Amino acid sequence: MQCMSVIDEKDQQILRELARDGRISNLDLAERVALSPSATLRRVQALEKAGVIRGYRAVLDPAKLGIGFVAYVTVGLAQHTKAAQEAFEAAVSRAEAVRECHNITGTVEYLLRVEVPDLTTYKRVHTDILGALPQVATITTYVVMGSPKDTRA
Amino acid sequence: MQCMSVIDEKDQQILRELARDGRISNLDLAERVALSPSATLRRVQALEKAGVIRGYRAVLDPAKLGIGFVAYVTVGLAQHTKAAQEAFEAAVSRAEAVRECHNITGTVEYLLRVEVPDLTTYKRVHTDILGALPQVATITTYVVMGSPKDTRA
DNA sequence: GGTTCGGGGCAATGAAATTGCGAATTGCGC
DNA sequence: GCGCAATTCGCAATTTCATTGCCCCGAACC
Repeated sequence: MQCMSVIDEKDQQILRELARDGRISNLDLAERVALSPSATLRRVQALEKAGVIRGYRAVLDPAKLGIGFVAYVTVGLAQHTKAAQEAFEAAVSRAEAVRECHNITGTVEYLLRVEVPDLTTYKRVHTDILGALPQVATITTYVVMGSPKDTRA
Repeated sequence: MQCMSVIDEKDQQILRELARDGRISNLDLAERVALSPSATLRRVQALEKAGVIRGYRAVLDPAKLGIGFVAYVTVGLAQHTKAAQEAFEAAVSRAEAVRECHNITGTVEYLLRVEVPDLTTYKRVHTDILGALPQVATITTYVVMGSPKDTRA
């Protein structure tokens, strides 16, 4: 017995279409992958239940929402204890402006993506949020001037 | 005449809900924002037409798709000419594994997000794609060990 | 060769999206 | 404060879509 762990070519097609347009109707999706609507829907539901599809998101235009400043920020911690990491991650998860927080290898521990309306707001994030944490040792800001490619947005 | 440039509180609510669940039914969305379904739908359509909502995406689980290796990679160019930048950007736009490419300030020009099945595949990207470009001077890899927060995925 | 299991298509049913229309609200000039 | 105009709302009708039960087909296995 093969318990729904194989993602075949049709599933790949479905996932590709849904990654491109998460709101495509089941009818259109069925036509694109050359299956009947019912078979398509059952596959989509299976992929959702299996956790391959985690969810759906609307992609918003940052500029039209007043987001004029995007930066990647590396953060180094003073101590490498579990407690320090958890405290930092908790603080970051509360900060609306921090959209991503990645734990990376290298000379620093974290890479953040910060989105704010302007430089003034960024200064507040930099100083009041990141700088206020006792476990933070280094903060380096890389301002995003443009994103020639961004398939996740 | 007010030409759909104001995003009021209701729109904000709608956008927040759609960013959270891009496939919420219009009926449920209407209930959440306390509007009638028709009014809600018209607002959503207006936001789409205005480009505030760029589209919708299914969020996939990388691990379940065989993506076991994610890294951020900084790339420095040898020359800072427009031609060199364009050549580099063209190359990354062709590379499936490069999901994001950001033009940043600092000691290097680019920050990439690379997603591949494993380290072996990454080596190919690193050597054959990035390393093969004549205009690339430096490549630094930061392996992602985890993402405590990622509201874009 | 028969049987069982996984997956597909068809068709009916119920639910949701969509649109026209009249009412209500808001903004603005007087 | 008042009235006009431009939006925006809610209701209801219509169309479209998602969903499910049922049967069929093909492959793997006895």
